[in-house]
Amino acid sequence: MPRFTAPLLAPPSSEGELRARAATIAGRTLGEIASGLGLTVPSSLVRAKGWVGQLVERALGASSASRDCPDFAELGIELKTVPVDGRGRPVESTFVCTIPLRELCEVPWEQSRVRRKLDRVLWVPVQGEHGVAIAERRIGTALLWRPDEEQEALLRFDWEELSGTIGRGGIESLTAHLGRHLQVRPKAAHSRVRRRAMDAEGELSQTMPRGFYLRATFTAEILRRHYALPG
DNA sequence: GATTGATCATAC
DNA sequence: GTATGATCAATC
Repeated sequence: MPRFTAPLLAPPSSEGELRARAATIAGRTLGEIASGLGLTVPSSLVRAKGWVGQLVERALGASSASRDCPDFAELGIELKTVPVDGRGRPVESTFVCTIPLRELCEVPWEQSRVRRKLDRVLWVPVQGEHGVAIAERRIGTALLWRPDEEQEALLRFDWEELSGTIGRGGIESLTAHLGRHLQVRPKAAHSRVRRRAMDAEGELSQTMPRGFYLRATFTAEILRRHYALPG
């Protein structure tokens, strides 16, 4: 029996419309949203790690499978769902973008993928506690954010240090321990995936694909300020 | 309990 | 295979 699947929602035509749509899903459960879209809720996220993000994309009318442009391309807004605990604090880091391992040294911060991705973000908190069934998890109030001067300076500092190391061929020396707010971690389907990179001797080498991630502490501060959550 | 390194699904 | 969406699970 074919299951009803709702047609794709057209992208919001304005920031106001996007805010309004976000307000309509706030407080609702993932099960309710999925049901409205004709989608089945997975019993676990082990084999559906991106499911929550994709559900909210559809619910808000994000342009799907957009390559190298924001989720809401016309509005220049990126969508990020963030799993939070009972106190509203993020329980996971947030993936920002993959790292172009060979061209990084030539790009200034202003033109970096990190800055472009984070220029304007609609954060959608979603209950992420493991004790709560996926379908019962509730969506929170969205926050349309742009880094303030201080936040941008913090991100820029980390980015310049990390990308500088990569530009000098030091990718293999980078671990997730580095970076106060922004960190570099593997980003691949599995550990055998390899990407061309430059090593410290200037020779072409093979390494694992990496991505930039925001530490949960940084995202927590964004949410804390906006929602006046306990520090 | 928090963090790091590894991993999973899907579209193209 | 590359790019999107992230969370898992071993380890600190």
